[in-house]
Amino acid sequence: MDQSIVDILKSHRLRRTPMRMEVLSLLINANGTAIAHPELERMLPNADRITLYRTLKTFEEKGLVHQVVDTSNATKYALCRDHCTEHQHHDDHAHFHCQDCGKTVCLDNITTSNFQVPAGYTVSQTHLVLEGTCDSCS
Amino acid sequence: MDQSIVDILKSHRLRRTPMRMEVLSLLINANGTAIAHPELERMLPNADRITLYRTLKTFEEKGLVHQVVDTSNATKYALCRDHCTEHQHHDDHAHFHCQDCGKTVCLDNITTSNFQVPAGYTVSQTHLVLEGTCDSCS
DNA sequence: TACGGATGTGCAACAATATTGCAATTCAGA
DNA sequence: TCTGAATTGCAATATTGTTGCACATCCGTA
Repeated sequence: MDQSIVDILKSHRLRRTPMRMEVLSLLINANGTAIAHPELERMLPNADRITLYRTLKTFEEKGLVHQVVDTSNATKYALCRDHCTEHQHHDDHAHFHCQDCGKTVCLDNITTSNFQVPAGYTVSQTHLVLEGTCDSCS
Repeated sequence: MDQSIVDILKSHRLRRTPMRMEVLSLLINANGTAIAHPELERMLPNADRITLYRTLKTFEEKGLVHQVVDTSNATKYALCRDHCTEHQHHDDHAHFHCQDCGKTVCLDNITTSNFQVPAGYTVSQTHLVLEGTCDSCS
């Protein structure tokens, strides 16, 4: 399993460092749940906060993770499933944000279709967030 | 026009204070564009920042405005068009966030339909954000 | 395997954003 | 006009995010 992490980093042309391996491992094990920045800090008590910021930024730029937006005003990150590259993200699945427990999960079966935007507008990315109550809170 | 502002506050059972009138007026004149918190601060140089936080929070709770999420990590607010109440928001229109100029506008003609969520999940609110380039930036 | 340049890390300092408590003020109904 | 309740403004503090720089680490190359 460590091997897969190394492979992921390698395929995205990223240097393997302990920090990156740990963060990536956490995101993989999160299994479709988006993790907020402060949460990652708590999970990695010995890690430097600033380095974590930069690690996540790098991951995002290289198409490894994507930011998930919700109304909790905490930046959340989730692993990209789709074929995201350095140049373009293709995360077109929806996310569900539970208002009770605050968790955000990926809903891979709900994808965003093409929307008819006004003339002159171009869409490069879409975010679809459903808010409500999740199964363990209802 | 001031009258309409008074009416809106009255119908939502909110006391009319100078701060609320000003903020509401700005949001009405924004005409479908979501305004970020720091932007509002700049527009109201004499206003107390903390009061602004509480004003917006109150407005949101009473169904007057809704938060708009995007990747700019600045909380944005827009006037509710639909029939939002104290108890439930019904803003099911999409928002467009321009990556160049940073503006966020409401796309009233794009509405979110009903999505098939996993068993046990209930959806009370949806957020659909399209990101890309707007007409004045392209 | 050792070298060296590019890349990443950790610290310090700082900026921006958000929350809480409390006393003083303002609002709106009686 | 009076009064209780809601709202405001200030202080203090917490949380989140950024930048610069010296030092450490990584990894392709020799």
